[in-house]
Amino acid sequence: MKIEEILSQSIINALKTLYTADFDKSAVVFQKTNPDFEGDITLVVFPFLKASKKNPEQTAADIGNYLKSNCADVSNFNVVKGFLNLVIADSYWLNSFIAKETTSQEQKAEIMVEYCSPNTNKPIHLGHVRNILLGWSMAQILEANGHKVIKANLVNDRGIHICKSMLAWQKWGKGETPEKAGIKGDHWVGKYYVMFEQKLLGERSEILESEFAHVQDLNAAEKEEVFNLYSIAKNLDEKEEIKKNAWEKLNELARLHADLSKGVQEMLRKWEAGDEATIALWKKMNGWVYDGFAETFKCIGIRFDKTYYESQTYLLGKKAVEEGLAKNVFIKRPDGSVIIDLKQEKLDEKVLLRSDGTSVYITQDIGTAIERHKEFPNVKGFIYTVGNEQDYHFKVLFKTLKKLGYAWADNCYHLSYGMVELPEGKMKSREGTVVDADELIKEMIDTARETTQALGKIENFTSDEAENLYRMIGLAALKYFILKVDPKKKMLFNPKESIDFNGNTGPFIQYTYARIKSIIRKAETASEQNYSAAHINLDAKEKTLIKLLYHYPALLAQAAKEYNPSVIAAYTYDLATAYNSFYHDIHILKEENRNLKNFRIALSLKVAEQIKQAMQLLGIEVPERM
RNA sequence: GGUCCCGUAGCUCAGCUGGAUAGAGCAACUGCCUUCUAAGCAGUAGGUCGGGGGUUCGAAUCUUCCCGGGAUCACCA
Repeated sequence: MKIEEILSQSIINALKTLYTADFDKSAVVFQKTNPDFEGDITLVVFPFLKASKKNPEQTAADIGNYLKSNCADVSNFNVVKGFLNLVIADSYWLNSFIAKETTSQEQKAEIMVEYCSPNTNKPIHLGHVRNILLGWSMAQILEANGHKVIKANLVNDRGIHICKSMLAWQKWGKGETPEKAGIKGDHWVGKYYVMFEQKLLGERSEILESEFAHVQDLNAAEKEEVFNLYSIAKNLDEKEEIKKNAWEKLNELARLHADLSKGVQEMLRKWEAGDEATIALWKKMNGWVYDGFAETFKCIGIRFDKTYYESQTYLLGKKAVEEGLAKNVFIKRPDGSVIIDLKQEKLDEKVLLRSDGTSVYITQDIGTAIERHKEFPNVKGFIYTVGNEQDYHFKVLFKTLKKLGYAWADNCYHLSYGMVELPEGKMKSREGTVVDADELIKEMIDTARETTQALGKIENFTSDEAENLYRMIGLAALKYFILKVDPKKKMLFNPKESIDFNGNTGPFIQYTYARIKSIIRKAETASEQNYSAAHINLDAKEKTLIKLLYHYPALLAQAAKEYNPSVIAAYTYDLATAYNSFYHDIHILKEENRNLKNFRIALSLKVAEQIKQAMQLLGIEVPERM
């Protein structure tokens, strides 16, 4: 039984016996004992003063004395102000360490975790990396808590963005392929996307400079507007702000009337009409991108059970909107558009269907959620790993689903995470400040290689083993760095300084694991597995480790409940730190008492297993040697 | 302007269902490798927890206002 349960029952009895007062279990709350004092768990007695009618010190002493004589697991206590610090008997901790984990976990609800969700016009970047790591880790954490998890990816494979790459390749690609160019497919398609934007920028400048002289398709009203805007924009007496505004409008007009813009719109129209050549080109380009993505995913060490494509889902949801109309959940406006009114919920009105009957983004999301639920009837919850700039969108989505009568809407969760910022500010693709995932990972691995070689600890590794180690370490550094931060907070990533291999880092934890495994290898004989707990007096550092192991299930549950992998990261760091301190101060293999030696080996092994398991929840591998 | 999130050491972050003197890592400074891997351990220094009020025996934590930063408020995705 958990020590908290044992104690709270005893304390309720104590309060009854001592003060004839009845307290509910919920009134008895424990906290960690301040490390400056002796004790394993602490009771705050302030809530009981009214019942005891004594001062805090006396009340705490009363309860402490009662527990010491009536509760076998309490071996001692001390009182500091209103805090009753309880010392729990070594026998309890040893038993908790030896006892087999109760793996009789009931099967919990099935959950779908959607994460990654890339566009097919550019490679994976640092922002996606945070998303991917969070989504993957949450899936692992939920599985460890007894849920069945379906990992899903929703690829945005259609729309104006991919048409830009397609058009650019058609115009300037000269039949080049990723193979011929020797470039990874996703980077290669991204190259054409950037090319398109640059050419468009050039065309816009040309139009602006020539004052729309070569633009053929302006009607009379537009011509007049352009003329008027130029007279404002070039009027020296006009206010700066108004001039700026005029330039912006001209810019927008120039963009709309650029041949490239019209070309890309035409291509999108053809795609939607199912034009064969366009579809073939689209498939070819996306195929290259998927090859590139697959390589990146494999390198990061993640995968999906199910991949959805927006080209197959973007028309979904219209039926649900009609159903909503029939149920009077939605409102049809005179112009034909359909909205939902969420003013009661402190949200606003939201358009669900345009006046021309076409769908908007949220229509699709409503449709896919319902489709997925039909496809996986056992799935009771959906987790959407999406950046916090879409907080509002998901509030509206979940409310809408709820209003449509879907009970599972309550189990939908937006795993919202903050942006990854660079020292110079936000990443902007237009300014070329985006940190590319493939490059970043390569740099991490290179740094791991340099550091490891400088330390010179792997002389007997084969080159394959060494490369695998560099990969493990580099990825651990990156993954841990990102996952140790609370998801909802924005985080700063400094490519030059952020990645360290010392202190609170992935490699530090890996190192702790490797050191333990080194000891285990040296101790590897059958006789060194057995010990008798009866004759062991725990050292403080041993007790710290056992207590940390004891607390793991609670933290695992907390990480799932809060959708927060950083809880696991912090725990793993605490465990590694505690082990290193133990390792430094206490002999293991050199201990002459056989019983004690074997116990310490067993304890070390258990810590190693725990580290490995916790790191696995973060998607981080641990090496046997490093 | 409305809504939401954030503001803790020089830097990056913990701590937030109220609880003891606010913790780590990095950077700086000190020690510790003839001893189980020094990617380690131990220590020094560094804080008006953005600011003011309120609730409370007790506030970094709850509440309110103010200041500062960000996101969002499309018949875009």
